[in-house]
Amino acid sequence: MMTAPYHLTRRDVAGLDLFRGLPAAALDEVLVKTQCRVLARDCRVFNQGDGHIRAHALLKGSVRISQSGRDGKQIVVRFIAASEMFGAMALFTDRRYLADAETLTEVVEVSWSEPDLLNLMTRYPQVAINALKVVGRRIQEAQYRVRELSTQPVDRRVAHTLLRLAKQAGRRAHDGVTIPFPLRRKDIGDICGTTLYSVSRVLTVWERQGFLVSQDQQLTITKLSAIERIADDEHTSPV
Amino acid sequence: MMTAPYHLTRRDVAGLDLFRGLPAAALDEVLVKTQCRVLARDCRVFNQGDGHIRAHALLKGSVRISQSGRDGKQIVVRFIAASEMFGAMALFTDRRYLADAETLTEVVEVSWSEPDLLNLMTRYPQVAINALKVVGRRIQEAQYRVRELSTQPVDRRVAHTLLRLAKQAGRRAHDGVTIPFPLRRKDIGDICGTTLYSVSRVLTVWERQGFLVSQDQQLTITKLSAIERIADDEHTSPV
DNA sequence: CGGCGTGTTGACGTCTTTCAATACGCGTGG
DNA sequence: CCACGCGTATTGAAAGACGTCAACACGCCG
Repeated sequence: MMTAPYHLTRRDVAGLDLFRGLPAAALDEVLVKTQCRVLARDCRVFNQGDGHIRAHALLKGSVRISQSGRDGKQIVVRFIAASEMFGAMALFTDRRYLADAETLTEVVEVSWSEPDLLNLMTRYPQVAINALKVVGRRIQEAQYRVRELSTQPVDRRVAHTLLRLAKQAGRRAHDGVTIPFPLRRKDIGDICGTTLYSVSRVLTVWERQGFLVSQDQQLTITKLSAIERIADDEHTSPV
Repeated sequence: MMTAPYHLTRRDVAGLDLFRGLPAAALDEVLVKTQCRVLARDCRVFNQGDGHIRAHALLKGSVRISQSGRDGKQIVVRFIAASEMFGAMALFTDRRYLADAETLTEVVEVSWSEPDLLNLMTRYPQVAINALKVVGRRIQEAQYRVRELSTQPVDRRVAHTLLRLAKQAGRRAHDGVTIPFPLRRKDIGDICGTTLYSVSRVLTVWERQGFLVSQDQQLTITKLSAIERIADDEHTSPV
């Protein structure tokens, strides 16, 4: 909601996937077109259906992307960590792509308008190719989720979800890998297509078995191998 | 399996989304790099894990893209109709993207190697931007499927599936819209994450109600509005 | 202190899958 | 020409996974 007490440097944009491999001159050009904002926790970055179509990236903090239907049912499309892109899908599809983006922490966020971005892509095709790589990775993930939802029971889906989050943004802690997002049971459920109740039950079991620790919406996986085993299902329980 | 008794013209590639908006000279260049094949029904276009990484497009016929895990469970990623791209995801992700492509009819298929495509994208950024649009649309569809699988019961998923197929490739017939792919119950189930049994039950009901006709793996929707109503759920049944 | 958001847990209901039996069309080979 | 097998579709009965609902616990903040 406020504008930036944050000084952008060339390094900030150079670190983003979208601008990988660009000459310094191009980066400076990018910098000029960059809008930067600092947002508090629990802010909307953009809303379903506001005309606000820009490509975003996160320099600091985390964001939750979600969609919800009129029936109230909601899914989480993705959690965004620092240095990731988001909100760009609407650019490349008909602008009917709808999603909400909400900050989970304090956030430093940069963005570019559609014309500026197209302009950059035209003059530096590498930007477009980079974008293809990003989008390609996302589509791959979406496809994995589709397969999971189609074929796997709840506990395996939850396991996969935790592993993905850990891989995406996990941090080594003394006792395992910590997922740095503030995660509610409902978030996890909305990611992997189940209810907060089922998630709670599953996590309680795993916590009792010492596979993970859950505290203050912070999840730490203490026995990665166990979770992986469940995800990959060597899982015919040993009765 | 055989090479082409098919003469490619500039119009063939000009009609593809990927090359929209290119100058004639560029199209000729594309043409030179194009490999063209004619394949019989029930052929593999490419397989999970063969190094065969090319971007494909269909000039004639239809193809089923599927993925299967070791547990035998399979999902259908997508049906491809004439003039659509496919198999390009592997290019833009790590090449670990695995999928099978199998012809459902006789097929005329064209393809390009990764280096050729990158080269074209670099010199004609419009190609990369077009690719982004295609991939963007796909990701949007994948996301819709995720939401459906997460929140909707089987009958609504089947309804959505039929509507999508109809929209993608449907043809007006005297008695409604025909879906031109040879569709088995199992295919439909693999698309929308259910079993062939559930699909069968749902379709039987709808056929009895006169919403559609199913014959020889050809589906014709005779009452689109009814299917749409189910998909959108005004569906609290009128007891 | 009382409300609010979150998490846990049990009981219950139901939607789907699973399994099995049966039917039908089609091509091949006897 | 008919029989047989194979792939596909239908249908019923039974089991099971998961969602729903309700009650309750906990920490936090005004």
